Amino acid sequence: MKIGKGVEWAAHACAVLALLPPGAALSRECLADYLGVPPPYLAKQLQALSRAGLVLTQRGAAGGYQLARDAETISLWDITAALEGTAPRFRCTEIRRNGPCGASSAECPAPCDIAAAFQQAESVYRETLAAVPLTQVVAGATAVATDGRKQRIGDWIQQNASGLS
Amino acid sequence: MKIGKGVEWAAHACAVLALLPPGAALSRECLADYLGVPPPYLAKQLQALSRAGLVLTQRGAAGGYQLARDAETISLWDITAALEGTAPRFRCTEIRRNGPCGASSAECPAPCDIAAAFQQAESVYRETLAAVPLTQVVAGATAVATDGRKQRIGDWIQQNASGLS
DNA sequence: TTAATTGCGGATAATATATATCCTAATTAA
DNA sequence: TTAATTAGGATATATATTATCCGCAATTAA
Repeated sequence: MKIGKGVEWAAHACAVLALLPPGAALSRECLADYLGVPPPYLAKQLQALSRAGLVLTQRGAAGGYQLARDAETISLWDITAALEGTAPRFRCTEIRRNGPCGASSAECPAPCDIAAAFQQAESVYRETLAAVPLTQVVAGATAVATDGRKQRIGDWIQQNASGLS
Repeated sequence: MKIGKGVEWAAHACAVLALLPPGAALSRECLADYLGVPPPYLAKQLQALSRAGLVLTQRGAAGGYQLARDAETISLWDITAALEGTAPRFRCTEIRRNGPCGASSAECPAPCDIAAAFQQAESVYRETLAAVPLTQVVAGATAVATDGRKQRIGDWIQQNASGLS
């Protein structure tokens, strides 16, 4: 019933990657350090993002992760779907077919109203998250950051990112 | 990440209770039989509905369950909340405060955009379910039932419900 | 070529949650 | 009282989540 915390981690990780200059990359060690989370488990989330095509990976020395496409085109739903999958969270087991007064196949041409309502609810949930691009997350975080912290973040990126020109 | 199947069971159980004449009740054995689910586990869901004030229980001989209020005023969200609770499914652990570039308290007067987006998504999810009263579920199920099945359901209720006049 | 770095995938384990059942106590109609 | 019936706790099992480690493949620099 709960959402894995990997979703939160991955969202913040993507927000950091969105700060990188084009072509630059961050290793998982650096990302884990920046976010303050255990590296091995974060690696799992990053692999999922990679499989979903949201980030590009570069192996070997000076390798790391970078966004696969423009931050404007990556939504929180993309990240959630990559980590949690797209299977419906409500599972209809067709209870109406059970028991002494169960419905026949002919009486069940469409999902019952209960299943339909949950499908609809999940649909609006999905659309709400899909309407939030990474750029919005980055802009919101930047808006509340002090000038000093912005400076520190820029310095940290200069020091830890690879592929900088 | 998934929703317990108890929600589906409870929703269908409430839909059955909504068919009862005023004052009539059904035992959990009868309900479990009607729905085709294991009685002991269904009992847990019914207890949760009772604690939430959605159903009334009558112990002792000829006891059972009945809706606590008009079916028009019980929504699928009421039932979901009774079974799964109202705690947010997305848990914000304030990752922005972590690491070498973590935000200070002063920079975090409000939830970050990630947490806010998930809160908003859960809100629209909740509202979608809250907009579906039991009466709509019952009407939808009745609409697809054949006349013969409606007859069988009425007969079954006559035979199994207690407190009939 | 060799060595160092780094992500990938599989295996593993600890913990938490969901699923399912049973038993005893409390309650109530007959 | 007696039989029926729910409440609540204890318990067992299955599944999911959280977390870590290790060997392999890929890449780069010396």
